[in-house]
Amino acid sequence: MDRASIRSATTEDYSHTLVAPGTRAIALVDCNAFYASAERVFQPSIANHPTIVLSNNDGCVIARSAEAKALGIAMGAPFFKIKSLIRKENVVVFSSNYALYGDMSHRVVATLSQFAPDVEVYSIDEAFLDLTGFLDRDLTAYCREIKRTVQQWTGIPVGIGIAETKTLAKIANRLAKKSAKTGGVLNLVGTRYRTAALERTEVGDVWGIGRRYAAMLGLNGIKTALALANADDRWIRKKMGVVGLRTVFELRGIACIPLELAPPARQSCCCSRSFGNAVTTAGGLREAVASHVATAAAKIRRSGLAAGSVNVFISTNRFKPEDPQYSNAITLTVDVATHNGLALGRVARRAVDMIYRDGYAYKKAGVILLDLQPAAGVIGTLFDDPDPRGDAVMGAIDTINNRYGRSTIRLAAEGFGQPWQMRRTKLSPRYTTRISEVPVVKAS
DNA sequence: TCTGGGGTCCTAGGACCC
DNA sequence: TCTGGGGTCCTAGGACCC
Repeated sequence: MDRASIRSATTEDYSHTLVAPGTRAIALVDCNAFYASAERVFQPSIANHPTIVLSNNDGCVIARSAEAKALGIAMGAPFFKIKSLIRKENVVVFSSNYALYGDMSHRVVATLSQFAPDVEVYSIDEAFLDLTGFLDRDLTAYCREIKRTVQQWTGIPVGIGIAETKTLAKIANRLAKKSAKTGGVLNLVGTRYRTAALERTEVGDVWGIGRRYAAMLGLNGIKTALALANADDRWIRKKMGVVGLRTVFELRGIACIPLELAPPARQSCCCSRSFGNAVTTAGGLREAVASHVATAAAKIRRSGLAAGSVNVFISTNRFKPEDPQYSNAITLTVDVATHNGLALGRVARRAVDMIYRDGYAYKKAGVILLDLQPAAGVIGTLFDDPDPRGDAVMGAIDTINNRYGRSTIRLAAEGFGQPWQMRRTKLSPRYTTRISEVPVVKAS
């Protein structure tokens, strides 16, 4: 698509005159550099300053403001490798603060819900809107209004792409952000610009096409989204399965991926961390795993779920190939599905002891709770001895931690020094989620 | 010194059954 | 020695997403 046609596609929108009956309109709203934007909402003085947010453990870059991108800071860049650039360019750095981002995300979704009856919250910074009911309007103008309102109400800048399918809406969204001419909103519904949009989209940038498929397709001469849309169905089916074929249909404007208005019940719940300092003892590993299983158990309690099995995994530092390497994992089943942190902790500890080997420097451990099921429907075994006190204890722990912050109260098994805890040296304050200070309790 | 975390779905192959 | 056909369930691994 040349620049002139993008301009005319967005500034003079005749699209609604071309729309065929039965057409759907899906908008993808995507927050720009979401984590960095969320931090800047509360520090207006850095509004135009290069800003980045780091992953857990302050490991690598996971969000970059436009100014930071312009400096050449790559997504996923290890922090220690760009430290000198950061200093030189005076880049503002934050440790990730998911409590803040989750809260800001809710505000954005609440705003979007004012504009469309059906909203799918796709991720923390993206939502699909069903705008089919608004096809008689100028969708571009409508989405500009959405964009303006989100910015005004939440302080978060967004880009919006509109098309007949989710996969096309993703492409429209990407082009909307890439081309300043669009002003952040691009509508492909019923327009003749779809072909041009597909042509200027690399196949690896299509939603559902990852690195491996992009390489395989490239070797077979399919380098653009347009080429993929025109590929042979049977060949795609053979090479990429039904998922790949769905993507191809979506590129042709045939919707195969419905909006999911109610989030599907989650099937697993994972908590894992790299250690701030390597762990070399079984005791240290047990503590870390106890802490992770407590976190994961609290999460499933919040969702009213119980776990039927527990997977524990441990590994050494794969970035130090000169060190002896070892990683292992094991899944143990629980007699009776539970969300009790003590019961799950016992199983997890058994798992750790089964896979732990002496003589390694461990860098990471994690827990995955599996076979999740509604806690209300759990059926005990014949020899089951349910202990109602366990539930009461867990309930009390949740109440305290919800009010005063996570890990205000925790199990002794999680340890006290916790030398393995992750680094978060650049954490921003709890702008939106602080309820009150933890009171000092005096012994009497 | 320092390289994230949390998910989903599909497929192939093996075990087992009739 | 010859040696069917169909089905289910489970798991590991591979692919993808943000």
